[in-house]
Amino acid sequence: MARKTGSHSEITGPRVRDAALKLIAQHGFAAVSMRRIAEEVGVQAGALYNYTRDKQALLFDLMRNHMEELLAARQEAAVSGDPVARLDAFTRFHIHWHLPRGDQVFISYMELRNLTPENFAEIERLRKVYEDELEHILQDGVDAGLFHLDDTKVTTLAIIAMLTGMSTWYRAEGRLSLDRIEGLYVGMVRRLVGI
Amino acid sequence: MARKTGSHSEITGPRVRDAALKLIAQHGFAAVSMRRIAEEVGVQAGALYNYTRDKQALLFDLMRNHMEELLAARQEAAVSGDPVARLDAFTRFHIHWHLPRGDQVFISYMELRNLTPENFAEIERLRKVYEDELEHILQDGVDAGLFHLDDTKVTTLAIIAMLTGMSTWYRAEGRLSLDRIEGLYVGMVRRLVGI
DNA sequence: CATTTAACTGAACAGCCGTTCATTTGAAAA
DNA sequence: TTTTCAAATGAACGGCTGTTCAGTTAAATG
Repeated sequence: MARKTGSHSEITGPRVRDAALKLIAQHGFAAVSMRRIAEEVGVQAGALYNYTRDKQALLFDLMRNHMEELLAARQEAAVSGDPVARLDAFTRFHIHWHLPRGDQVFISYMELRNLTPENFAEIERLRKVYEDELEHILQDGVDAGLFHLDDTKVTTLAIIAMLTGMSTWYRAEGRLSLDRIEGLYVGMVRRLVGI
Repeated sequence: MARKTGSHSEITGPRVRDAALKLIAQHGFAAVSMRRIAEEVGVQAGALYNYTRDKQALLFDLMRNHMEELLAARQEAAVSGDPVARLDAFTRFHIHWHLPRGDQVFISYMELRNLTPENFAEIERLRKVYEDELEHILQDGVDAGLFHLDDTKVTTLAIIAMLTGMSTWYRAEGRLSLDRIEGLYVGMVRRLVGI
């Protein structure tokens, strides 16, 4: 049975990526078979190859998509002004954008080693662009005499690790509201840069 | 050919764990086969089952071992005294102990989802013991009026995420010496708790 | 030297893996 | 109504999976 009701290509494609995202985040790339993804979509394994060249391309697409959406959203949310305001905005943006995307964040950190070297390099390049945004804010703050920190690069990585780590324990039904958590992290990041 | 020179059980056992550690850190639990581990040891796959009940037990042993060694080392290195000294000691201990154990750290964070529910619960329990050590230091510092922070639990998790994140980018041949990095993190952790 | 036995082999088991492709389906175009 | 063709099927490919176990080896024991 094929093409049961209406053209499916524009429906099945996203459904394949959604299923892959969910399953890979849950069990890991190597542990999820193409047949399992196909089952989740409600299709035979062979049909997946209408939407991806192979399994590797499916993973890479998920990760590249995640990074490109992140950079696009960041560009839209970027504020200008003094470094303190930009730092606060960065903190809030990072939390707001990453928290509802737990599966993508998880995959983007966990499955790097399952990328081919070329694909890995591309993802790392995009990640670097994002890190550089924060590094520039810190450097500007230091140059303006507003921030007091010992090493811009290390502080950049420390802040991103601290912020991203939240994804591992945050639960919507937890003790603290998202707004409250956001406020806590804004405070911690400020202290970290010596404000 | 069996038992070529001397009794092997006390040699092969650790070699199996070493090979599993290295390969799982490199490729992920699901992506590494028992035959691949056996090949690394220089043995047939069947021989591995003299040293582990099954593949799951092999992973669990690696992770439990990691956590128990961490807690034992921590107990030995624990200092008493004022909260500031204890906090500095915790920071230095965490970095010193984790940095040379990149593979174990990686596995302990990445492969949690490949544990059975019972095994997962046990690892989480051990991790909680470690986190509680830091939380107590922070609470004591707050009670003594030395630390100024908004939420002890969130700050605990933030510090651990920040410290552990270093494992993802630290390279021995990098720009900064281990001592220098340690100093930077001691400073950042201090700032984070409002010293 | 003869015996014991820890350590390991190598084959076998049923089942799953990613990927390809000739074939079938049925909605849309003519 | 007939034709077209995007979309999906289902079988097949060689190869790998975790695990078991009867049989083999050789070091240690008596």
